[in-house]
Order: sequence, then structure tokens, then C-alpha cells
Amino acid sequence: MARELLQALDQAGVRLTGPRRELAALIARRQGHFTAADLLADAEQHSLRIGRATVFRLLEILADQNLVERVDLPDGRHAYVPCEPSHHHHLVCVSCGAISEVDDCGIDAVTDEAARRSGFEIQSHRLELFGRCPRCRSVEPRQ
Amino acid sequence: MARELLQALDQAGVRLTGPRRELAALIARRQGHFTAADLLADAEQHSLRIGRATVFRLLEILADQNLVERVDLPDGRHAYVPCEPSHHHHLVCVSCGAISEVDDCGIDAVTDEAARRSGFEIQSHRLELFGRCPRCRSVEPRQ
DNA sequence: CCCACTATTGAGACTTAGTCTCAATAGTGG
DNA sequence: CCACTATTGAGACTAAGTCTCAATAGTGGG
Repeated sequence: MARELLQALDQAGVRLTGPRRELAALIARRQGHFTAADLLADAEQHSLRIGRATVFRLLEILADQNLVERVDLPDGRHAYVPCEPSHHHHLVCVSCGAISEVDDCGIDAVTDEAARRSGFEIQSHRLELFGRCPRCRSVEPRQ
Repeated sequence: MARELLQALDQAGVRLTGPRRELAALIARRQGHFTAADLLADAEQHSLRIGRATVFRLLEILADQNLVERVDLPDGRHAYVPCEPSHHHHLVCVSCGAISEVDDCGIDAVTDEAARRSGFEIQSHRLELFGRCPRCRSVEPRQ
């Protein structure tokens, strides 16, 4: 999966340097969402000397390429999620942090209606869904 | 409008202290979204000695009561929006920062569909719409 | 009306997320 | 393999938010 990330970066004309390869590998082995701090900790644990700025810079590049998306968790923290570059939305498991992608499912009707009612010209939207994933539900059916 | 905020707080059993009244007034005179830093600056400008922690504490209370909502702007910053306590979504004007509220407009169908496809039990969602408000559109029709 | 009790406050230290600068280094095309 | 440019790490810096604690302000009971 790190391979895919690197390939996508390469195609976008991004230089594949050492630190970027290492970070791609760290991102690939993460499940679900992660924070910049998580990556820094991972790097440290693997004795990789990767600067804080480098992590943020790569995350920015990945976000520009839609290879990663910023998600705002309900508690206000920011996390990043590796994802497909097409437009879609995220389901975040509040128990284990797993992320699932869903495609549009007809949200355009909702934004069109909102535009009609408000007179706004809508340029973009963000939809985040929070809940419990199938696995967490089966482990503890009601929370 | 500050009156309404205070009344709602009172009904929720929140003590109406001096600083809280002052902050309610500052919030009331703001249009659209604002940040905690904005409120602190306002307070300073009015020579009110209100601590940073007090501002965040009140914002947290207001958010708990759904009298204010946290909005994540597309650039990643956090802002707060005074709003009606019922569930709804926000339209944010990316030019002038004006905020408009829209009610559900059928988003439940979207979340139900996403739940069906993913197996998640959906507990909450957040939808934010970004675009240009009618006034900004009329001033400069195409950006 | 006042007192005692508790909640709230402001100050400021601290934390976390992210940005910026700059000299040193690593990729790359020729 | 060399020169040129992009990238890097370190660390200072900023912004947002949290925490602690002693001082203060509201409140309900008498």
C-alpha cells in the first residue's frame, strides 16, 4: 500500500526522497486515522530522524493530491485518513477509530436544496459521519 | 440577542456571572462566525479583563447547550457560530464569513444509506457547506 | 440583609498542532 | 559525475486550547 502512495506521488511529479518513502511506509502500516504526532512517534520508534516540518509538508502534499484527507473528530482534534482520490465522505468509528469510505449516496440533492433555499452558490461541502463500526458493534452490542 | 443567550443559559442552570454576561454581549454583536481569539480581542478593546480560560469555558458551555457550534473552516481553522439549538447545518460564505443555517433537507436518507452499506451504527454527523452568499455573489458575480 | 459555601474567575504556565527560516544535504538532468 | 534546485532537520515561533490555583463573586438559608 505504501507502493500505491509512492506511485501516485511519482505520477504527480513529486520527488520520491528517502524521508517521503519512509513516511509512506509508516502511513501504510497504520489502520484508520492518525495524527501528525502519531507519525512522528512512529518515526522515532523506528529510529528514523524525520523532522516535524517534513511530516507536515508531506501531509500537505498528500492532501493536495487527495491521497489523504483531514478529518475533524467530534472532540475537535484533527486527524488524517489515507483514502481514494475521488470525492467521497468518511465514516469514523468513535470506538476504535476505524475509517470507512462512502461515496456520495445522493448528497447532491441535499446541497442543491440548501442552495435553492439560501441563495448561496455552493462550492464545496464536507460530510463526516460518526458512529460505531460493525466490529465494535459485535464486540459490545450496546454502548 | 445577548438576552436570548443569557436566558437560554439561565434555563440550563448556568450561573449568570459578570464575565458571562459580558461575553454574551460580545458574541451577540458579532456577525457570522468568530474565533476565541476574536472574542478575546473584543474584550480587550472594551477594556474588559476576561481571562482566556473563561472564554473557552463559556464556549464549551454554549456548545454543550447547542447555542454555539464549532465549525471547521476549509483552511483548517476553528470558528464558532451562534445558532439555534435545533439540529441543522451551516452554510459558510468563503468571501465574507457570513453564516446561514439550513435544516436537514433530507440528509437522513443519505446517512441511512451510508449505514446500510457500511454496517456502521451512525450516531452523529456533521455537514458543512462552503460557498458564496447572495450578497457576495451580487457584488462580484463570478470569482 | 448577611454569611458561609461553592462555583467561577484571571493569570499564567503548559501542551499540542502547525508554520517558518535557514544552512546543510540529497536527487536529478545533462 | 557535476552543478543546480528541491528537500531536509533543527529549532524558534505562533496559535489554539487546557490546567492549576489562589482570589473572588453568586446564591440559598437563616
